Amino acid sequence: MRLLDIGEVSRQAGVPASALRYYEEIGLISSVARRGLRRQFEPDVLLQLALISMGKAAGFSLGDISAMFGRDGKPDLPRKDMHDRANELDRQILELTALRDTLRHVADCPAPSHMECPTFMRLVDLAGKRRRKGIKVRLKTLD
Amino acid sequence: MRLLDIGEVSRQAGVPASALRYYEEIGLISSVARRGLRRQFEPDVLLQLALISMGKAAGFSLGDISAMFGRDGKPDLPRKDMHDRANELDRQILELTALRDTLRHVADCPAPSHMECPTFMRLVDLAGKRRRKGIKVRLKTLD
DNA sequence: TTACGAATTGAAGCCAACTTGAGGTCAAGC
DNA sequence: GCTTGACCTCAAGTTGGCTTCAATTCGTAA
Repeated sequence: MRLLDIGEVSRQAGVPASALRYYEEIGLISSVARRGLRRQFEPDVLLQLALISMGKAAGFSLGDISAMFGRDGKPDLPRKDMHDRANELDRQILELTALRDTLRHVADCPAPSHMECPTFMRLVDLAGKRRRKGIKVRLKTLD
Repeated sequence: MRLLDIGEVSRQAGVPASALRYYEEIGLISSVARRGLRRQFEPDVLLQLALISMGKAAGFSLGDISAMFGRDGKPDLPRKDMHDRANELDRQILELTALRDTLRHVADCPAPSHMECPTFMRLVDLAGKRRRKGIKVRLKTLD
């Protein structure tokens, strides 16, 4: 059972066959044979698909991903770019944290309007500052 | 200087006027008057836009965001839903952290092919398991 | 008062990443 | 040998989040 046909890959990877065909079309993966009309894949493709899925979850475009782990799974992207991406992820994690805190606050805050709640305003303000770092910030202490 | 017209909002928030019109069209923000043809906004809209920007940076769709902080910037969602969101964010943060670590590893790993690096394989494997447990991450490339 | 620039509208366009549909092919099981 | 159903191709459609465009309307400065 050396090769997997597309249906099996689809089932095992949880990726629709149409998406697999699309990935092949754009050169992200490749099938190695046909059985009749059916594409046959090497089992390796499952790992590639895991990578692709990871990359997507991290916010990379398919183009980026194919630059990182090309058709043969070897990385093309310079290390620096990868570090940049990782740093961007750090930033993104901070955003998520701020949003989470804001959300929790919003859920619990007794103030009639959030616009009037200093805690809320502070959270939003901080988030805003992070996003446009480098821009001069004028914060009035609200609490 | 009670109301801001669209150009001023655009400048202050750093959001193109076309996007503001779009946001109004889909009910995410609203203008309160016109001066001639020009939309006039209450200054509050700047805060709403900060929230929207936060949500976007955190990977939420405009639909999600409008469910969180409706048209007037006041949350529409029941408290429980907000807490659920917050918890989901917590899991998402963990996942992003793992992805970041993987990426950093990829950038630094000396192995000729990632497929041959045990550390890498373990990370991918873990990520895959996490995702399969039902964690959905939908993030887009940041602006 | 006239020109200018900033805004208006609605429709169309754009990109990524797929999905859907119609019509065709084929390997395997009965 | 025929049916079945999984697959094929190619084109067109979809979604989200805008942008761009042409034609038009204003408010303001000169």
